[in-house]
Amino acid sequence: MSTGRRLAKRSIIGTKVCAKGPDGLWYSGTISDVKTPPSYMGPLSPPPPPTFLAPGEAQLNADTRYMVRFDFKTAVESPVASTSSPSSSSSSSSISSTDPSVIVEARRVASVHISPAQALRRSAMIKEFRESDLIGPGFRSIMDTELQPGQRVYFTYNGREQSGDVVEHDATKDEVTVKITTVGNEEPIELKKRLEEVRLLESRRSARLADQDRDTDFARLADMSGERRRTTTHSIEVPSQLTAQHNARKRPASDHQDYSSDPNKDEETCRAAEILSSMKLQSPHGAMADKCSSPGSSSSASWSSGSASPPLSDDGHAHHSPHIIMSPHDAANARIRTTSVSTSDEGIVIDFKEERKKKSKKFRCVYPGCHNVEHEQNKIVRHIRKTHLGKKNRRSADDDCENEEEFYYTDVDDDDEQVKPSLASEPTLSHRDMARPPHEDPEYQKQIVGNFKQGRAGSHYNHLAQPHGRTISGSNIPSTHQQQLQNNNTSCIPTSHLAHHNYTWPAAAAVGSNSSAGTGLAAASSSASPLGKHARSSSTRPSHSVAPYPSPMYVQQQQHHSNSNVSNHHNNHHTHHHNYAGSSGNSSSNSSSSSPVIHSNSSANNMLQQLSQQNVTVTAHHSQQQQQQQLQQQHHHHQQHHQQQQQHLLSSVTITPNFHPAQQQQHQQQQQHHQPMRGQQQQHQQHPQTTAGNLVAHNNNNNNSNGSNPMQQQHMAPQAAVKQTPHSPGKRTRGENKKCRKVYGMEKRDQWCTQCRWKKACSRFGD
DNA sequence: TGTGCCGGGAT
DNA sequence: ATCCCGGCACA
Repeated sequence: MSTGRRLAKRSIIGTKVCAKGPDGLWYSGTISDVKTPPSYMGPLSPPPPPTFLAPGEAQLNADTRYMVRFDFKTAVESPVASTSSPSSSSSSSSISSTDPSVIVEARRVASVHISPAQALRRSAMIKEFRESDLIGPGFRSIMDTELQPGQRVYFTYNGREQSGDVVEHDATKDEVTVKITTVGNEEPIELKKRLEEVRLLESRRSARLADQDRDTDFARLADMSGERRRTTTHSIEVPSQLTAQHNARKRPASDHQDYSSDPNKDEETCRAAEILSSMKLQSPHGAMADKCSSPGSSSSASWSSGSASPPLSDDGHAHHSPHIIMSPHDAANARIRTTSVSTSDEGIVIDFKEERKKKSKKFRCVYPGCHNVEHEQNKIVRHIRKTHLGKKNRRSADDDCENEEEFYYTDVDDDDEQVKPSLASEPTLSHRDMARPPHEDPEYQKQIVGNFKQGRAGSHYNHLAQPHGRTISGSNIPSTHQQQLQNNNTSCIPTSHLAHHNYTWPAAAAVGSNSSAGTGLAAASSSASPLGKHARSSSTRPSHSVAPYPSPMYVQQQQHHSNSNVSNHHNNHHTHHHNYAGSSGNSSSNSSSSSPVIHSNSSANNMLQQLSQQNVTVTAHHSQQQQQQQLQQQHHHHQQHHQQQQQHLLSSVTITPNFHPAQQQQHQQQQQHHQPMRGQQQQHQQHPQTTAGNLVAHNNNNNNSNGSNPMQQQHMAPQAAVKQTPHSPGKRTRGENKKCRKVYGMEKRDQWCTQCRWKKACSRFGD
């Protein structure tokens, strides 16, 4: 799934994909419809043509909108069903009444308190996305994203599919720390998985694995899930069941897309709530919906029909209100309760997430020009009403239904605000840093390494190495931002923070950071920091990109040359790269892949430096844009997608030394097209130029396919050339790039990318 | 000879 | 779809 190579596309409708919710997390859904560009608009039916991405069709693709129906609401769980459950409801309801958080949980488990109307609303959640906003076959791959804490992911653990909650995603190494709960353990376990090993969608399990599972305890437990699930759903009191349920992750191969049978439904429902609420924020329609969505109102039912924006109503409550309503204490209790009730990972996910949110959530006013940040929703609402809307409270701020107001503020996890920004400012997080900018994306780097290996790298290296990333000077980053970046990179190296980060969990770190820098950052963030949604876009994945990532060699050089004070960090960081790059001897350090989260070190400074030297600039860039995006999101729902894409592009583009805004757009477009296409390179090999162009676009780091930067082009060219061998057109020529085998060696075969393991084209170190 | 990975088979 | 591997092309 995560392999860089994309498979050919067929009719996309019905395709299971992941789309990002406003909270920055990805949620599974199914493409229910495809809308071609405005001009074509109309055929909601099944018009897959646009679906096919051909290089030339880029535009089409870019404009194509995909209606994604999120899974979490499935008909199965429809109101009726959920509501009807009598038995469990009692228990859960009691809890929920007191505790907002619990409510969520309860709902998830047994959608008890939900009024029919609410349920109905939830039953269908369809939103429009751009191709680039989707992850799934034919779209982006997980490798292109940076997962945020709280993101639910799936992976194979002990031979079976396991769901977990992302604790941290180290983009540098493409390593994801996942928190899971296993049957036997009350306490969640944290695992490190490589990005390519995790999935956003539950995957169909191979028969083989399935068999294996059978041998496992989990398997047995899981087996019960199917039938019991329903029961479980309603009975919160029975932990064991729940446990089984969530462990039940492993599912029969066939049901993978079957919502009704999806064991995760509950969880998804829960998430849905989140999404719904957030969606509301994003879409104007949401507001409308909102109005009619007072809890329990039946009017809302109508939206289930498929309007793009679901009302959040109760869901919204569930998510938002907790923050506001719940006292910390309550929250804690609730959490505990919930958790105890369900040991399932899902529970964890939710709890974890909620916890995180509660602790670190902020509400930022996105009203143009206003960056006010409040820690409480009601405050922000008030602020908006008074300051921007100039109206008097119709409802109490506490009311979760703040119609319009909601559009003017956005809730931001501190993680988002701080962590990301912290990238620059607090590289300290060391490798665990989740906020890593796209550029830092290992994949990127890998690619770069591959492409730049030898010689050219050197030149690039120089650019990159330049402190301050002047590289990007041309970019549209506002000077202020740039400055900020610089500052961050160079000066912001709060050692103290380092201390935290090094040893703390992301969540913890986030929290801690909140207190420490969070607020400030948040405020500042408005200007530059909040990567907001992050760079998931980061770059294109491995396969094609030729990002200017310094090769291991260079990295080393960097280390030696450029960092005087920061060396430690630097080293660490680089080391990681090395790992990926496979060149350095330190690779061992990268043990990271398997090692426990704690890496100490020193490294904040190094990190900073590194960032600054390498792509920091980019980062800044990114963040800014992202931020903008965020702001705009609220108001321009549709544009959002676009922007996002652009941002992605931008982010990557930024790296280019001679980057010109104008070019940027071009590239962006290209990228849009290409991204989806990734993996199709081979097909295009026949057209060298095209290929090159594509590559460039992808790599976009170097964007100017045209020339602005000959050097870059040259760099790119080799790649393209490599690919197409006169002799074996169909077959890719062996690239010089490092492959998993080389990098990790046979001993560490388990660290290879799946493709390599299967003797397929390496997805990690794309050619 | 080692490597990358295509093509295809088994599950 | 996932996983595996024979075997080819290439270095």
